[in-house]
Amino acid sequence: MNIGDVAAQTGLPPKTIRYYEDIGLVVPGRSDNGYRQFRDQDLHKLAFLGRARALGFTIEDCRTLLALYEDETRASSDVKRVARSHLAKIEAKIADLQAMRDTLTHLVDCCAGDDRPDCPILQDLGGTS
Amino acid sequence: MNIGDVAAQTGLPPKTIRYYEDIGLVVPGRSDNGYRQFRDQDLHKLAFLGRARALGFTIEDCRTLLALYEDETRASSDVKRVARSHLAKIEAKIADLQAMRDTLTHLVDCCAGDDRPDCPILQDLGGTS
DNA sequence: ATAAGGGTTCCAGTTAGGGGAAGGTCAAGG
DNA sequence: CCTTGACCTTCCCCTAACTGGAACCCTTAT
Repeated sequence: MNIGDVAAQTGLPPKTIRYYEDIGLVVPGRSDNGYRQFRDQDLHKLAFLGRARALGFTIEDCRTLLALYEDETRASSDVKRVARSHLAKIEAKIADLQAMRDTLTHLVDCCAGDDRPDCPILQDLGGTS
Repeated sequence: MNIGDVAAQTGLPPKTIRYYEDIGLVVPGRSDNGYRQFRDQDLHKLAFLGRARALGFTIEDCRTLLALYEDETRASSDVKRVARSHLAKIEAKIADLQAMRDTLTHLVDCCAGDDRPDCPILQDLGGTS
């Protein structure tokens, strides 16, 4: 299977797939003409990576998860630890963004948004508190 | 005022301040010895930038906001448009993260987290649906 | 004289790929 | 048989917003 078909089946762009090979996440074979040849196993890995990335795991987390996935003797606690750590980061990020959103919402609501120069948003950023 | 003092007063690292000069956000003077010399005006700008960045505005947004801040003839609608656009992006990001969080929370809750290999997290990522 | 603690420039690295150039390969059509 | 178009390859540069570090200069205190 060539990279284009794999891209179509996994939803990952060819560039991404090549990048994943570059950093050692997948190791497809090669045909005589130099084209990458993906087997079902590779496809499966790439789909795994696509889902893990969609959940926001970093590439390094993905590498760890993939290794655990392929290790029949893994402990689920190891997987859970990675997931929980990632979850904590996501929750922290959500909290940060919500704080920004709250402040911004307030400022935007206070701004007249007309053609006059007076603007509470700029006043806030300028430190006129 | 030297860069170290400015860093202390604004809370921005010296590296960041140099970077902001590099990209033209501030233009401090120079002493005879080559050291940057910051005036109150520069300090004020940097504080402005610090607050805008803390609200998640991109550097380019900051550039726009700073220009509006210094333009006495601005229309507050221009400021509001920038802020609202940024707010929309933040809200989209929050929604994305919340979706990830919900999925992850569910998966983590389903995972025993013991020394056995069975793991619903990996099952999900592996596409065993 | 020297050592510490500023400052300066420049270069490289970070994340996770994207864009695009230059060139090889394959299948179909004239 | 040749060409055309769609694929594939590698390679290099670009992104955001800095951060780390090296090599070197300036000032002040001991």
